Amino acid sequence: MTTDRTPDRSRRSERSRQAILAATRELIAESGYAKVSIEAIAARAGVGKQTIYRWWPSKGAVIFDSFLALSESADGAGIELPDTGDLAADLKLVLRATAAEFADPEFERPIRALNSALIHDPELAARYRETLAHPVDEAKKARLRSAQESGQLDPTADLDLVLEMLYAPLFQRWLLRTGPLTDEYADALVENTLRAFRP
Amino acid sequence: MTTDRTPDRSRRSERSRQAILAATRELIAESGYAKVSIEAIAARAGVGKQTIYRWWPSKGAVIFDSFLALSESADGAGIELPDTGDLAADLKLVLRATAAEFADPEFERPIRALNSALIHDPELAARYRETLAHPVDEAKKARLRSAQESGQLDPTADLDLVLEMLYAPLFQRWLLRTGPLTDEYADALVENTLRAFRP
Amino acid sequence: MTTDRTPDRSRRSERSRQAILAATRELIAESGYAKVSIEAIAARAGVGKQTIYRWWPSKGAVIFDSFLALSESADGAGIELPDTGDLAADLKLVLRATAAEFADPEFERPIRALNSALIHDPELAARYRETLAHPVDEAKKARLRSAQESGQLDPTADLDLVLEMLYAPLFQRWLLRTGPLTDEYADALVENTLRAFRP
Amino acid sequence: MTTDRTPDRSRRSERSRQAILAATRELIAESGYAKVSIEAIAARAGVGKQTIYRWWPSKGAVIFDSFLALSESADGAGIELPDTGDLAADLKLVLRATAAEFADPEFERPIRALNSALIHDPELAARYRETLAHPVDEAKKARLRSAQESGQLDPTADLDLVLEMLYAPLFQRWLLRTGPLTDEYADALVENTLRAFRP
DNA sequence: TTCTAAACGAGACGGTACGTCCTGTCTTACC
DNA sequence: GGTAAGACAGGACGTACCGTCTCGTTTAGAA
Repeated sequence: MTTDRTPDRSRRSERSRQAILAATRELIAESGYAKVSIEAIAARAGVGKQTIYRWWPSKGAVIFDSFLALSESADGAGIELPDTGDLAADLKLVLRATAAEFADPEFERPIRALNSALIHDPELAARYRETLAHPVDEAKKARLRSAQESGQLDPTADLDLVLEMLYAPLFQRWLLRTGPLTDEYADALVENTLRAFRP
Repeated sequence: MTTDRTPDRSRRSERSRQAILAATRELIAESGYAKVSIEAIAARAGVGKQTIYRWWPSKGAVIFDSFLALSESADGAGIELPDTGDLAADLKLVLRATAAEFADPEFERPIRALNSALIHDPELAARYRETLAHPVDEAKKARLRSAQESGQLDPTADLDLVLEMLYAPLFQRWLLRTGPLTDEYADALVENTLRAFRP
Repeated sequence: MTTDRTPDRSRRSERSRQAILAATRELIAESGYAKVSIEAIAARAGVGKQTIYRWWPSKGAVIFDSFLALSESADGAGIELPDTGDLAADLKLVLRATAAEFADPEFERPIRALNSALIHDPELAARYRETLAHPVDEAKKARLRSAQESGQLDPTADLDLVLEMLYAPLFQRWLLRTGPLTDEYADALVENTLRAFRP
Repeated sequence: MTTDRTPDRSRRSERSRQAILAATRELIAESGYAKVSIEAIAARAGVGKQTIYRWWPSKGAVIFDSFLALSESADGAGIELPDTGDLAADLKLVLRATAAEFADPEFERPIRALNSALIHDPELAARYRETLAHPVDEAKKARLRSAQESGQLDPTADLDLVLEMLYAPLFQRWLLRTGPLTDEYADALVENTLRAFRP
């Protein structure tokens, strides 16, 4: 019945695409995930609703892409963690920064919106892992490997597990608001995790 | 006209309350958080919508209470973790059980629904911490304290942090589907966390 | 099922009855027929809803009674039309007064509310005829009979018809707003009706 | 957000419009004005509620239009009263027909519904006067003018007043159910009105 | 350069659900 | 047993969005 035509990507209006992603970001910043509607995005972007439905399968996908677009500009393989030779110090720096970002009320709504989209949509979660999480995790793991080589970290350690023990407590605290995200907390996570994976 | 009236709790119909919570649980089991509507709950429970709006401020609150009601029956101060004397073994048992529960597709939808409600509503999150999480966490901390006394755990360790390093990675893996929740994974979490907090 | 019990009139609270009728009159004056609800009447009167449902079969009946209560005070058989001996002059006086009353914006809403109730409820219409209309009509017919005796009106005239030809055009103009209710209009109605029923 | 938007008439679905008006007519015939709900109209017409709210300002307006649609088909400037040369006979014919129509229980509910809408809504009443009443009244006045020319009616008579004295008593009797609408009654109205306006 | 097919903005459509209001019944506690 | 209060099941209200479906109007690639 529905001709199931796949839209011609070459004809896609970049102008509209950018307007939609920008409008989505603005709306999320103003009102959070739940109150963002396709209708509102279309109106704000000065775009027909069909243009959204044509290119995105769900509201979550639009939201996800509105984040992707942000990091695209900043991307490249250029993510790299500091490597002063002191693993603990370097990780504390990074974890403190992450904690600070989570605690920043301006990032609160967008990050919560992104996570909302991920929780309910396995497909988006997969894209998130591959596109956003993986590059960052690889950068982190590169730093950890460097630490393994310099004898600061157990060379047999499962680096994914190391990352999870470092970051998941932070993430959980933020998501469920079970405690403050202080520098001390970040430091404690680094210290205890490294103690677990001492050579 | 008579705005802001606080309903008279003594007149509340226990029959309707139970019907609403049961209907909510059923609907979540069938279709997940997003598709559960107040309308559907009221219809399934054979209840007027106003009866829901009278006693709950939001859909999330109904969902939360539908979980509370479940654990109320099973509760009492009776939560207690196994204590064989071997902390690692005991924790592995518990974490494996937790992992299995998360992996069980039947629990998937309800737990995801609960977490959805918590993420967006700080007030519910607070109630969750106090009413559902706290008693369980206390039981876990009791086991950890026992381990501190028997010299299996650093007596100066921050027990909240210990719990977070044990459980948060599991929680994050489940939420973002970043990896399988196997027995081996549970064991690895226990082993590495205990290594971090050795006396 | 419903015991269909007829309430014991002797126990009826006159205080509540008056409060209900007064509240009804006030609400009609403020917002017109459509927006008056049993709920609002009960709240304004400081009365339980059941007290209204116990004593009145419908909203229309309450409205009707709220008018009855007004005319009860002014009643008695004391209604009498002026009789100066000049039928035309006397009728013009009365019709001009009626027209003025209809044109008075303060009476607009109550009278419209009353007529609304009557149009939809034959039983109320019957009570209206007997209780409110009949006494007034009798007074008018008494004046007409006096005119028949004095040779100013056809002694065989159907007095109900005379009254209808006098008043119905006024009523219809008011109800459908088909024209202004002026003194000249009242006079014209009297003159033409009397011409039709000359001896 | 985009409040007060005026819908684009050119895009209006004639199909839906007809379905709505038909459903309205059916529901009125079944249950009368008071019990007709927008919800029921939409359901019966197989139409979204918004489609009704988009094009009509009130339930009364829908009801009114459902009548308009009926007479649109039958109209044209083609309304004309019989003119046999005998005014009294012609008017009796017409008034008897009107009385019969009012008395017909099948017309009872629709006409009452229409009048209900008119009584409460001055704007609808204005549309009624212009669109439904005026053409018919003009036809009646044409017949009266013909009678004036042939010397059967006072050439100075106010024809609007003549019509009111002819029809308003009938209308009032029907509305308030104050008496039977017989042929004799129709004849009496004609005879007495004509007596009032003899040349 | 013209043609043509797709994307576009706009927005009407059939629907679902919202949260509020009111109906008429029922229950509780007071008088 | 009448009453004030108000919870209850039910259902309509008018609004917000959903996702689909035309409309004309650009617009960009092929002819």
